[in-house]
Parts: sequence; structure tokens; C-alpha cells
Amino acid sequence: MELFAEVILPLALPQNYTYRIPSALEPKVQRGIRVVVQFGKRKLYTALVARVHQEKPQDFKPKDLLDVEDEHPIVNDFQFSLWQWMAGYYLCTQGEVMAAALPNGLKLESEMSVLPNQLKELVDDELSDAEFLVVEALEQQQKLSIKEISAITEMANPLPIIKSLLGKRYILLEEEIKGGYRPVQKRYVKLPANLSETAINEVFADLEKAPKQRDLLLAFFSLKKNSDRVTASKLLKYCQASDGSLKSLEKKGLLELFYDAENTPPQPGKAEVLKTLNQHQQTALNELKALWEKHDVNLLHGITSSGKTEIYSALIEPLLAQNKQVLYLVPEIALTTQLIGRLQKHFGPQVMVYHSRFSDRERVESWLKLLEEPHAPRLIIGARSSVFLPFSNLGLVIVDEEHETSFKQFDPSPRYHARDTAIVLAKMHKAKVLLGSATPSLESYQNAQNQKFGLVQLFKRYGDMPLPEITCVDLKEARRKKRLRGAFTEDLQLAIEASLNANKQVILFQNRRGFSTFIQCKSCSYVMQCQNCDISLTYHKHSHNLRCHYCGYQRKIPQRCPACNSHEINNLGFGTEKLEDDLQLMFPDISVQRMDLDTTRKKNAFQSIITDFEEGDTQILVGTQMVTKGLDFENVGLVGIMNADALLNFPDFRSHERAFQLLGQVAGRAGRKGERGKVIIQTSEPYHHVIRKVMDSQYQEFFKQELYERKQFKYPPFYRIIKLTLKHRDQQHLESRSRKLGQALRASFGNRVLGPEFPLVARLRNRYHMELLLKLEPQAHLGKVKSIIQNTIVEFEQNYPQQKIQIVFDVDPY
DNA sequence: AGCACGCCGACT
DNA sequence: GTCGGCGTGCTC
Repeated sequence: MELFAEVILPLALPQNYTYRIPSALEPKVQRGIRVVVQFGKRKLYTALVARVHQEKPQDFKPKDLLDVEDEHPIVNDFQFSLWQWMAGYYLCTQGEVMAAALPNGLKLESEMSVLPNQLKELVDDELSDAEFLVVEALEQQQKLSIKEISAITEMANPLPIIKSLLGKRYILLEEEIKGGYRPVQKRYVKLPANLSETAINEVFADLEKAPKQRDLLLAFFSLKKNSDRVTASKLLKYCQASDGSLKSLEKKGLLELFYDAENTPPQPGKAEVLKTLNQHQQTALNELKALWEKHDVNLLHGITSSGKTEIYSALIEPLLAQNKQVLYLVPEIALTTQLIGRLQKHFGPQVMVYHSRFSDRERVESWLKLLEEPHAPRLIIGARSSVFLPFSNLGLVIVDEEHETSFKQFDPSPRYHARDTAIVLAKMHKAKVLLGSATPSLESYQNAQNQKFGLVQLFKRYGDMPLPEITCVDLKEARRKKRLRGAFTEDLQLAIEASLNANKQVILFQNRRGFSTFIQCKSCSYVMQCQNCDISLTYHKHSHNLRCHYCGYQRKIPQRCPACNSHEINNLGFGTEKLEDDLQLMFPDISVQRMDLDTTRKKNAFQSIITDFEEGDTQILVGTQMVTKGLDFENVGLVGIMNADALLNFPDFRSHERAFQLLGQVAGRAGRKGERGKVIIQTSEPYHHVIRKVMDSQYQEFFKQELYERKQFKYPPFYRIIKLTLKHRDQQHLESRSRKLGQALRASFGNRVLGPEFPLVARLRNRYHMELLLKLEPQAHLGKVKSIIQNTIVEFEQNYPQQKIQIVFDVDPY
């Protein structure tokens, strides 16, 4: 009986594909393992077996599986179910989910390389110049990739050349699988199996004349302890011996050298005892435990510094003891090093950290480690993408800072929300969920209000620390009275000075990079724009050029204005870079550090900025969103918010929620230990209700008002939104097609369809964008809605087959 | 997502 | 007349 495998390819394809399993591979193929398949004319991919069956396809002849990559499944049934749910809910393909879920090291893709055909003699006049270049290069290199050939020939698409050379039999083609995962090999030393203890004692006498070798042997015994092996590098370093001595020992048969995958031994480390819970924390913990009887998901609303982490730890502990896994989701791992450190100290080797800043190898290792039951790590701390890990036995999922927008994936599909996905994941494992935040999202708060989630509130700061003193400075007035120095009001300047004089540190928050320096012509006010996107270019001082933050386009600063040819071109606005300069001028003896995307791009840059600030080497920290998140500093006397206006006026229905959360978080950074901290908010709208509510810490009132407004205007959490982004490089065509699609959708959904409209940034990477919004009542049947959308689009594309516009879905967009 | 095939305009 | 642009369709 012939067997077939239905496989998922890591591509945006609507269906799965079926391959024949050659009989030699039959015993190895099962659901959840990776296989190598040829897809299309020549490309090879790793695909994942979703099903093994005997149903011979009737309407096509399946290709054979080429190879099997795994002995055991690397994806379990929980994951398959989760992928299916994600593809359905977020309107994407399973292949896209797979591509996002698997770490790159587990995905292989072939690359074509070109080899010279040794048998072919060069015939003059047979080759074009470009072809000749390629043949010549192949004589030198023996192997070229497509990219290299494109560089040699200076052609964007060298395929025709390759084809022609193949026809003239000058070259051969080869598909080579690239990528893949090799464990790090380390050199180890162990005792040969046939060597007895008595033999060793005899041997020591013989080593009198080789003290180094004797030392090495002695050191080996003292280092090996309970293990049978010691790494060669460690041994050599310990004795300060050379590799030669070690090799001699091996020759004499006294030690054996071998290579093996590195296994990092569990760090013994001193387990740190948890801070005992104070009375309020204990009460909250008890409430949570009681609520779990009724609710699978609970929301812990605890203000900054109320000690949520200790409560989490107290919940994690018993679960780990029961051999259950715990997933601890954090918004941006880089911003959580302090937290991870604490948890690692407490829970030791059971902890595993997983996020996208890890190298491919590290991520693959983590993935494989989790599959290694029963020794797999139990507490997994990770960012968004860790919901994809192969959990087998989840008992609890904690989503810390659940309101954070970085839990929502925006660009490549699947555009999933890790908090919502985690809730689904937990349900599959029959695990409990705890959402924690100082400023919960309106979605979660509403769910708690109508009893879908349990709610526990914790409004006492640890050690009864007072809330910071928040004041507002009117930017408009300061501007009118000319009391503005750069971006600083007099009040803020004085407060900084006072704080520094009191030996306290200062954090300044500047809304976002986009606000930063752009270049404007003084005579005609022309602002330098990106040639691919509807975005003004920002000036970067370090590289001294202009850059687009969307597509990466960069260019030099023009000598003259491209619009009016004037040479009076100047930079305006202020970003974190400008603030840093201004501060340096105002306080020349004070050390200022900047923290934004630019300064933290390198792997350890973030940590070093934090450490500098923690240790007091830096007095003022200037930064974007990053400074607001999860950082605990002991000695911050003042937090300044440079300009809250952009936060309040951002054209998005969530702008008030986000402003409230952000201001609340920033303010929470002030004055942790010891005395009361100070917060200054610079704004032109000092009486804005969001600002007033932040100042008075009126959470409930804020939620109440905001929920009321959301309901009025039919926004989440009362209505569900599905956004369709339509893209095409021709604006007019896009506009007319989008209108037509809008009409088609209105036929089914009526006035639930909004748009199409151009978004804030209407052109990106040379493509125009339009958006259609679908606002659905909470009781709408999502499955039906989605099939209507999909059918409408299929029909629409049949009606307008030419010049199709690209359509991207975003369910619950942010 | 690639990649091939096929149709159109711009050049030796 | 050919080269090469991209628009369209298919991949088990």
C-alpha cells in the first residue's frame, strides 16, 4: 500500500500539498516531523508533515519526499491545533504561521549554485561578454551563487545568462540546502573506558618527567567531580598547559579527547529566597487562587511598584513543583533583563528565556530542549513569539504588562496578539491565565467588568511608597512668554537642576523618533521626503545623512533645496539626539545617555546603558518608549515628559488609552525607594482629561469615560474590527478598485464597512495603501463573517481579473 | 514565495 | 528584428 504525506510548506499558500512517501522512508515519516521536498521546478524546502494517509491523489501525480529531517516530531498536537486556530482567526495561511513559529534554524531552503562544466572546452565567439565573465569567474571560484553572478555581470536578473550558459553546456546547476542547525561542538576530555584506577596510579609514577602532563591529569580528576568529562579548554586554562601536553596524554592512552554537542551544565547558583509577600500581596494572592475556581483567566491590576512579580513567583513555585510548565510572557525581552535576572536566580536551571534577539542557534536549542521531556525547562520567559514553543504540559500562562502593544505582531502575517493567542493556548492545555498590568488594556478591563475574567486589584505600593507628585507645565504659555529653551520649559530646567543637586537621577521621555529632526528649507519650507514612502526623512547626526524609518532609504543631505535651489537648508524639530545635545550644553559636567532604537541596536548596547544608569555613571537618561518599560531604578528623583501633545492627538481610537498607559508608566519610574518622586509633564493642553486623570491616578474614572466613548463610537472592546489594507503601486487604480471592493463588502455588511480611506502614511515602499474597516457587533459569528469576506474577495477577483490589488488582513488591529 | 511563460514597448 | 520589462498562473 502506498503512503502519502500531506505537508505544510512555510509559505503563504492556501492549501497543503501531498507527496508520496518512498518505501525506504516509510518507517520514519510521521505527523510533526520535517521532511525535505521539492516544490516547483527546482526549489527545495523543509515542509512539516501534517498527516500521513493512504488516499492516492487522483488529479495529479505527487512527487516523492526527498528526505526526512527528524527522528521524533518537533511539533506536537497542541501546536498543530494552535496553528489552525491562528490561521483561521487571523485570516492567514498555516504556512505563514509555520514560518513564524519555527526558528530559522529549523527551516531549510535551497539555493541554486552554479558549477563549471569541466568537460567543456572554451570556444571563442560563442559567448557574450557577460557570459564570458561568468565562465572566467567560475574558473577561479568553482562555485557561484545567483547573487554573486548578478554582482559579476552587474545585472539585476542574471537568470537568462545562466540559462544560456546551461544550454551551451558551460555550466552545471546544483541545488544546495542552506541554513539548518548544527549544535556547537566542544572538545571534551574523559578517561578511556579500559583504563582502571590501579592502572592510573601506576601511570602517575611514569609522569615524573612530564610535570605538565601530571598536572593535567591531576587537574582532570579534581575538575571532573561527578561528571565523566571536562571541557578541554577549561582543563588547559586551569593548568596553563599547552595543547601539546594534552595530546601526549592522549597518545599514551591515559585520556581520551572527543567532540560532543555542548551541554551547558545547570548553573548551581545560590537560589535567592523570595521576598516574603506583604499583607496586601498575600491578600491579592489568596483572591487570585479563589478566583481560579471560577475563572480560567484573571486580571491582576496592580499599580507600579505594588510587587506583582512576587505574586507571580508565588504562583509559579507550586506549579513547577508539580512538574507543570509555566509560560511567562513579557512585552520586550530586552527591557526585562532585571526581571529575568531575578527569576533566574530564584528558579535556577528550570528557567528558559526565548526571544527574537537570540541567535538562530540559541533559538533552535531552546526549542529542542523543550521537546526533551521530562528534563525540559519548566519556566519559559519569553516575548511574543514564545507562544509558538512546543509546550507539552502548561499549567499557567502569565502575561505581564498585558496592555503592551508590542504583543501584537504587525508586519509579517500572522498578525497575532500574543495575549489573546496565549489565552487560546492555555485553554488547549487546560491551563490558567494571569494577565498583569498597572494600566490594563480596555479589552481586558472590560472582560473583567462583565465577569469573563476574574479581577484582583492591588493599589498599595510596596513599602507604602507614596505616589509621585505629578505636575503639568503649559507649553503654550511658556512659548508665549518666551520661557522656552529648546524643548525645555523653565520649570523643567529648574527641576532637573534641583534633582541633580540633590544627587538624584533624571529620566526624560521624548515621545517618538518620528518626531525627531527632519530637514527643512528655510526659504520655501520644503521638507525632504523619502522617494518610496510618504514620510519625511529624518536626520541622523552620527552618519550625517537622511534616513527613512519605514523602508531604510538613505541619502546625503543635499547642498541645495531640491524645490527652490536655495542653499539655506536646516534641521528642525527635536528628537532624542537633539535633546541630548541641548542637555549637554545646559549641564556641561553632567553625563547624559540616550536610549532609543538607534543606540540600542547592538546586542548588548541596551544592557550597558541600563547598567551605566543603575550604577550612577549617567545622571540623565533621555529616551523614547523604551525608558518607560519595566525598568527599576533606585535613585530617580525626576521624570520629565517633554511633550505629551503628540500622544494625546494621535489620530487613532486608542490614542487616549495609550497616552494614559504611557504617562502612567513613565510616572511610575519616579521615586521608587525612599522619598516621593517628581514628574513634570510638558503639554499645551494641561487640562486635557487624560492628563488630569493621570495626575490624580484615577484609573477607574479613566476606564469608565473611555469605555463610554468606545461604545458611542463603536470601537473595541464593544465592537470587533477587521482591517483590510489594499496595496498597489498605481494610486488611481488602487482607489477605484478599493471603492469597488468596499461596495462589494457593503452588499453583505452594510454600514459596518468603513472606507476605503488613505491611511496616515499613504505610500510605503513605492506602493499606495488604502484601508477598509469592518466594525462588527460582539455577537457577530466570526466564522461566518470571515467566510463572507473571503467569498466576496474571491468573487471580486474573478470580476476584476487584471491588475489585482494586494489585500492584507489585520484582525483586531492596533 | 519563487519561477516560467507570455505579452508588450525600446533599443542594437 | 531581439532584449527585457512585468503581469499572471502554478507549484503536490
